[in-house]
Amino acid sequence: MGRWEPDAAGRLREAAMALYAERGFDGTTVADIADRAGVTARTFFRHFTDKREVLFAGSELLEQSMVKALADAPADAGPMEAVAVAVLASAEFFDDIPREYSRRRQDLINATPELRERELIKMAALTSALTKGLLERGVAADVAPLAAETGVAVFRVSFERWISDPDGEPIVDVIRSTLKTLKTL
Amino acid sequence: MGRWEPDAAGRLREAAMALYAERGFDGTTVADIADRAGVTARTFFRHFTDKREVLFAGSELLEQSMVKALADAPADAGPMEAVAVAVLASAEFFDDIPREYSRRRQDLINATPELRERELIKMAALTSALTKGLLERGVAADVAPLAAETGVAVFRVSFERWISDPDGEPIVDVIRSTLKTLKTL
DNA sequence: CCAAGTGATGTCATTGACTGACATCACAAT
DNA sequence: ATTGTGATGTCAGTCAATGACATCACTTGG
Repeated sequence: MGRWEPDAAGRLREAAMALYAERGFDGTTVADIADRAGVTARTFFRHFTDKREVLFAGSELLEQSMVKALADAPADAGPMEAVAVAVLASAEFFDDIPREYSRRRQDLINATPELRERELIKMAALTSALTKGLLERGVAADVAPLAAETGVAVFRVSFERWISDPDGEPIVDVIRSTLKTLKTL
Repeated sequence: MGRWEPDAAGRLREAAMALYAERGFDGTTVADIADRAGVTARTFFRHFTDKREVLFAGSELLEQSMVKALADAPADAGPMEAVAVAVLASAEFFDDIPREYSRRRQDLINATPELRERELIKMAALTSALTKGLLERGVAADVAPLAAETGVAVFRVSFERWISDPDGEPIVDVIRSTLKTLKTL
């Protein structure tokens, strides 16, 4: 066995979720989180840039997988088709994550302005990443931002619906359904 | 003359803008701002909840005026017509503010992630306020959020265009133009 | 098998945002 | 003249965040 228990970052994430849920975001100190994870506060900041980011770790991967799917979409697919591919690709990201965990995490975010700020900027980053990806596919400059914006909207709505019903369809199907609804508008 | 110079909040705002522009947001301490405004740091926090908010003071008024205009719009106006009225009402807000000031402020926000976060949540608040206003006008629950979202998009695009050209049209006209473009989509 | 890394962590000190409690004092109201 | 009241100052304290340096299990070249 190594000198330290492995996966300090994972332990910090779990500790943070638990404590934020118990005492609220403001009622929790970084030292509290670090203690529960069996490390020092200094180590917390080696794994996460700040107290908020611990709840958003992995969001880069989500973005990357969507951007990759966008790039890999058939060359003859239209902008919204390509975006649909990207959003659908996000689904596999949640395969490893219990829906209940996602729900509790989202409840926390919705209840905490500081965390909502962080989430909004993540979504903005996702939007501009998708926009960039669309432009690289040759999509017109006035269409790309709109399509990206729409894609992120589909993602958010689907995610919200997915976590709202513990026994509902898997997220892929929710996304498919949302995309279908979109077409009828 | 009173015991203190009047309008401490105003002086703090100006000092903050100047220092953020000179040294950047991170390179400026609240004590710096307070010093330049001739007060103590404690007083800064009596006027603004945090170091970011000093650049967003007045945003409540902007939101209020838009919500009010929305409520006062003709009863027979459709959702998007009412939203258009609200967005146009935002224009008078900028009559008192030099365009150049708005531009420098926006440059600062765009260059500072922490300030971008704050701006995003302000926009989100505006969107939900407009949504609420639309619902109170009897707009259908599935239409209201979309119309509100669109209205805020029009506002943002117009504002961006307005500050990008120092000698361009007044903001009312930019908004009108943006709304016209929107109809052609 | 040993010596020189290397990486993840701990320790310590410091800055700066933010808050609560309490004091002060020009001015207004009575 | 007395008594608020409101805006500010003062002071002490908590906590997020960062830099500098130490430690030590484990790896790697010789």
